[in-house]
Parts: sequence; C-alpha cells; structure tokens
Amino acid sequence: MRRTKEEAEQTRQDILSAATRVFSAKSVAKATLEDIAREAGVTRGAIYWHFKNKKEIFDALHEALHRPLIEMILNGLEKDHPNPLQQLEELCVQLFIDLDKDLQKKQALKLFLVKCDYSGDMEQFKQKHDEQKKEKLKAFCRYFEKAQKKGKLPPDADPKLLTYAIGAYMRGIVHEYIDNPARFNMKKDAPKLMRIFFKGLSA
Amino acid sequence: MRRTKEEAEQTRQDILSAATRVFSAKSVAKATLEDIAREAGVTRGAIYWHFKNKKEIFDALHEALHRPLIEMILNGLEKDHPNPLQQLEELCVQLFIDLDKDLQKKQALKLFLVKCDYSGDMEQFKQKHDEQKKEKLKAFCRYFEKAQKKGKLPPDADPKLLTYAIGAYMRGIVHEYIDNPARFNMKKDAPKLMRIFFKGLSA
DNA sequence: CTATAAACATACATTGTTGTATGTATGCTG
DNA sequence: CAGCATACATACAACAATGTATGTTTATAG
Repeated sequence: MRRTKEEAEQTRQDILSAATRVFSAKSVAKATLEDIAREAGVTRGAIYWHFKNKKEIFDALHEALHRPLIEMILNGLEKDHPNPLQQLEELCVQLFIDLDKDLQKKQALKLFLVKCDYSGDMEQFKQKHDEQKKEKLKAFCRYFEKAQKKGKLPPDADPKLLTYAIGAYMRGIVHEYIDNPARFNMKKDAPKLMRIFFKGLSA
Repeated sequence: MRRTKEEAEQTRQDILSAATRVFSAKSVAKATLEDIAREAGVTRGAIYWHFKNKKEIFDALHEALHRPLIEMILNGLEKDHPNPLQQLEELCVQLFIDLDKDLQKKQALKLFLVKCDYSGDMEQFKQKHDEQKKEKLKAFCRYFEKAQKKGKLPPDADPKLLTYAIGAYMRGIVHEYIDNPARFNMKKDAPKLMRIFFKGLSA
C-alpha cells in the first residue's frame, strides 16, 4: 500500500483541498476528520499520517491563503505610482475580482471569516492571525501615507483611522459577499462600492 | 423543589443570560448545556424544562437582540428630519455608542457575528436571520430615499447600493470592535468613522 | 386540606469523535 | 534483491455530550 513520493504529496494536497471544502461547508468545529477523509477519498489514517490533528490542517490552510495576499499588497507599494490613493482603490477592486474568480479562495475565506471560532483549543491561532492581519493593514496604511505626502490626501486626514475604516469596509463587503454571493455582482459592483468610499477622501 | 412562578421566570432569564456569556465565550457549537447550566447555577434538568434544546435558547436570544434594534431604526423614520442623511449618520453613531455601553448586548452581538455558524442543524436559522437583517437594511434604504427626495443626495446616487455599502461598513466596524474592543475608543472614533463614510455622499 | 402538576435535580443509555495502536503492502535504498 | 521505512487502512479504547426517564419537593388550584 505504499505510494510514491509524488502520490503522497498529491494526497496531502487532496486532504487540504477537501478540508477547505468541508470546513467552509460545516465549519471547522463541526467538521470531523472522517468528513475530510471521505471528501478526499482516503481514510483518517492518511490524515493522521500527514497531519498531527485538525488544527495542523487549519494552520496549513491559513498560510496558503495569507501568503499570496500579503505579497500582492506589498507588491504595489514598491512601484512609484503618481496617485497612491487611486492605486489603492484599484488594488481593492482587483482583490475582489480575483476573489470572485477563485472558488477555492472563496471557500478558504469563508472558512476563516465565518466558519471558524478561535475559542478553546483554537485560541492559539487568534493572536497569530491578528498579527498577520495587522501586516496587511500596515501595508494599506502606507498607501495613505504616500498619498498624503504627494498631496493627494488632505493634510488633516488621519491615515491610521482611514486604514481602520477601509479595513472595516473591505471586511464588511467580503462578509456580505461570502454570506450571499448570489445577490452580488462583483465585477459590476466592486468598482462602484470602492468609488463610494474613496470619493470623499481626495484632497 | 417546586419554585414560585416568579422564581421560575427568573431562572429562565438566568439561563438566557448565562447562555449569552457562554455562547459568546465558547461559540454556540462548542458550548455545552452543562456549561450553561453551571454558569446559571442550575442543572441541565432546569434547562431542559424551560427549553427544548440548545437551538431554542439560541432562537430566544436572537429575538431579544433583534427586536429593540429594528424598533430603534424604524423609530427615526417616523420623524420628519430636515436632513435624513445627517439623521442616519447620527443614528449609526448612536447605535455604536449604545453598544459600547451595554456588555450584554456586546456579548450577544459577538455571539451572532463570530461565535455561531449556520451549518448543519443551525441552518434553519440562516434564512430567518437573513430576513430580519433585510428588514433593517430596508429601513436604512428609506433614509437614503428620503434624503434624495429632499435633494440632500445627488440624483444619480443609487440608494440600494449605498445601503449595501453602509451595511457592509457598519458590519465591518462592529466586527473589528467585537474582535478587539481594547484597540478602539467608540465614543471618540465612531463619529469620525461615520464622517469618513458620509463625507463624500452629500449633494 | 389535599391531589395534582410544576419546577427542577439525578441517573442512565446512546451516540459520535478523537487519538492511538496495530496491520499491511510496497517503494526505495544500499 | 533483501530489508526497512513509508504511506496508508483498520480496529479499538476512552471520553464527552445529548436526550430521556425517573425521582423529589413544593406551590397552588379546587
């Protein structure tokens, strides 16, 4: 019954992919390892071979979601855009568009936004994920700071509060979208929604 | 061991109050009836006397949270305010201030925002709660419509999209606040945050 | 004043999930 | 090509939570 190394890596990925679907459908707490195993077409034995327990799967999934996100945000900061405010607006729209096209990413986001709670033995992840979120928000803040230096944002505007505001706004939109994707046309509405927010900001 | 009717009603309230704390601390799924019983100072027998099961407690809690909220929102609609946009802004700020002062309400909100998932046997509540949320958003929308009629909002603005936007914004702020109340000064920041949103809207 | 049922507490049976222990076939290494 | 570790599957023990059945006391209706 021993598989080749590539096969083993494949089952590992299958398990992670299955876990994404099961977690986002049943919530992390309610999802049983048996559920994941069945969805992946293996037994619990395979899961316990690749992962210590449910939490280790959860952790692996979050890494896979967070990495590309933070990189995309930081990526834009390196370029010297003439209007960082507009750049940020376009970035936000792009994040939504990307999300809309990627089912796996939608399921993963759903998992971490509404299908997991950080109490009990999951508490160890709360601080970690908070830190990672702060990273992203810090990057957002730098867009506002750059905009202010270039005179695109009024001098009395507070970049930190704006960061808080846009963070909340984005989070809210994602929540509504995840909750009820049917009532939402990302491609059409995402630019409009971001326009509503950014319209009042420019100097 | 039979209690008087007032005593019985009191234990019923004790159970609900205890459930609010336990649910918001451990999540609905992870909270056991034994946890709630212990927190309320009774046994599971008492809970099963007053409620059919965990879901019935959950349902009772949501009613207690939703009713006063929708009434407060509808209440403002009856008055004929000269500037509905400003009225709505003040209402939002007020909702946040009220929340900030009420621990029980904060715990209840946390419960429904991040400590419950609607999968499995909880799915029956998703549609119901969605409907009740729609009620609230519909009321919000009427503020925008009134503002547009009074010329306080540009004629090309879309009240429905604005409703969606402010709904998402409010939800996001509440989430951030619930997640991390310490990093937040409601009394000072709520007006500023709402100002950021409403600043770009007026005609 | 008494019979009844309310308002619980206690005890028990059932079920589902986890972690681990063990079994087994086979890819890989020397 | 022998042998060992890998990559799982299967089996089992332990616990925790639920629902229900039953017991107990006492308010209250008649």
